[in-house]
Amino acid sequence: MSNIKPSLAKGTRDFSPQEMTKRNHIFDTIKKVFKKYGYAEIQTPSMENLSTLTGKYGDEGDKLIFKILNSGDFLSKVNPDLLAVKNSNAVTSQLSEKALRYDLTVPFARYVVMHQNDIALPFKRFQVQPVWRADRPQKGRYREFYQCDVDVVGSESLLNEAEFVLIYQEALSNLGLKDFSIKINNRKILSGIAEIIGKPELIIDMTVAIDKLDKIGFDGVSKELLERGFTQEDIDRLKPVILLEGTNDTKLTTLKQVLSASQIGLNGIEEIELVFNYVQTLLGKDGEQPKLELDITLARGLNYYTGCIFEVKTNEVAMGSIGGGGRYDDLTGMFGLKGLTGAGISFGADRIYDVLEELNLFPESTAAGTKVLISNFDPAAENYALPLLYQLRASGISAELYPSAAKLKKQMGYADAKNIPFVLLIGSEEMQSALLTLKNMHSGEQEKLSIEAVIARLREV
RNA sequence: GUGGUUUUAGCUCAGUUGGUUAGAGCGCCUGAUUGUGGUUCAGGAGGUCGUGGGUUCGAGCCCCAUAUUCCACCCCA
Repeated sequence: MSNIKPSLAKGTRDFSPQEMTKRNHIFDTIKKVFKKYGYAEIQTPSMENLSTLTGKYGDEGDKLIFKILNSGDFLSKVNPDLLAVKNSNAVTSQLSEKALRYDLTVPFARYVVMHQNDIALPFKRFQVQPVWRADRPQKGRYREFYQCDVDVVGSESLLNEAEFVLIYQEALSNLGLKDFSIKINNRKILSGIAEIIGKPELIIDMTVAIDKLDKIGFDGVSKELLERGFTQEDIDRLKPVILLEGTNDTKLTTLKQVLSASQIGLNGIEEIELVFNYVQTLLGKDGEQPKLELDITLARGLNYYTGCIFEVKTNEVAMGSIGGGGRYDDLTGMFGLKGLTGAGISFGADRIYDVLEELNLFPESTAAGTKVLISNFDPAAENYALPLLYQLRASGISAELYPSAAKLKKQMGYADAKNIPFVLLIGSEEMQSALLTLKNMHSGEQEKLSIEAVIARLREV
């Protein structure tokens, strides 16, 4: 066995016990909200057939899919002519049949199509699993990270969108976040804008450019729009829309005027208004008001959104979006099941972790480890302790016996390092009297108790 | 895919113009204390300086390549 220096694959991380406690706190909090809104959990395999994933995320996305090399003599299946000209793209499909999942939405679409006869529509599912992207790692960006998705298929109602707003609000504030914005936009409004300036075919270029407004400013956006085929005249017409300010109501009023000639644009405005109304009615007067902002520059990369688009950003820490989603008509069309609409949102658990860590928002006592350690003096004491260990555990007390007769100093040190609050000392004296020494590691106090009294005492705390 | 940056003890990091034996803090181990941790004191172990080449009498330091960290762009959670 050669001695290889251990290292992690780029962009991946280990999660130690303390980190897992915190991560599970996030997952549990989010899942609890999902369940409360009537969503049921599913899981799909880590790997999908490559053909299931390719072509769903655009050219950029396809490059970021982790492909799995075929097993066995994989080169024998490859067309030698393609190999000779070193055309990587052309040989990929012959070298790789499987790939790691890139997101949870496309596998879900596949799932819906394959199980269409078993599921009742509308189908509400949530899914919390890792996804993999062959991106360059940087702040808040990993190659393996968890998404927490909720999606509903088969329901056109905008009530779903409104509930997503409430889910974001509830889950994130349960996690301790105080100042975050839920941004909402509608693809139809963007289409309407592109239609008004007479360049509907450039909608993607338009949205990609104006999406960067808060990053590069209006001048930067103008420059990019010019590069992407818009004229100065177009930009002048776009300017009031891009720089739209004020409350949601003012923005909507302005947009209605600007888009009065675009049926699709007005349609999008109407959808946004319906969502706002649903949210207000759902919350009533007592509900915690979400910071819901209509943001016309919100585009999001994925090409398949067709209606409302969501993105969540925290205002307390510099971090990319911690969640996003939207509606996609014809979610399952790519797998041959037409006319099924879907809508969903996602939480970026790893980014949320980084945010909570930076803001120190993880609860203090999330660690629920061993409550009592039984010391181990010698084989006789160990033998005496074993039934007691069973008794403690049978009473629901998390307990462990130090597995060897090491020096007591070492055993106490172990309890200390592991933050175990009590140590039960059992030596010859204790065995004779059947009164055990229970030491409180925090106060340092010790008392002699029967096993029954020990159990009663430990149950109290 | 593009540009920059990082890598030295288990961890966080010093390391002068290229010059003898590479340091500190924390952690770890041993003892003071054979049945008592977290505090204190005394002592100790631990480094192919990311890896592979090169320049030089001599490289942790200079050059090339490569991996890796972090950051920005593209894109995205």
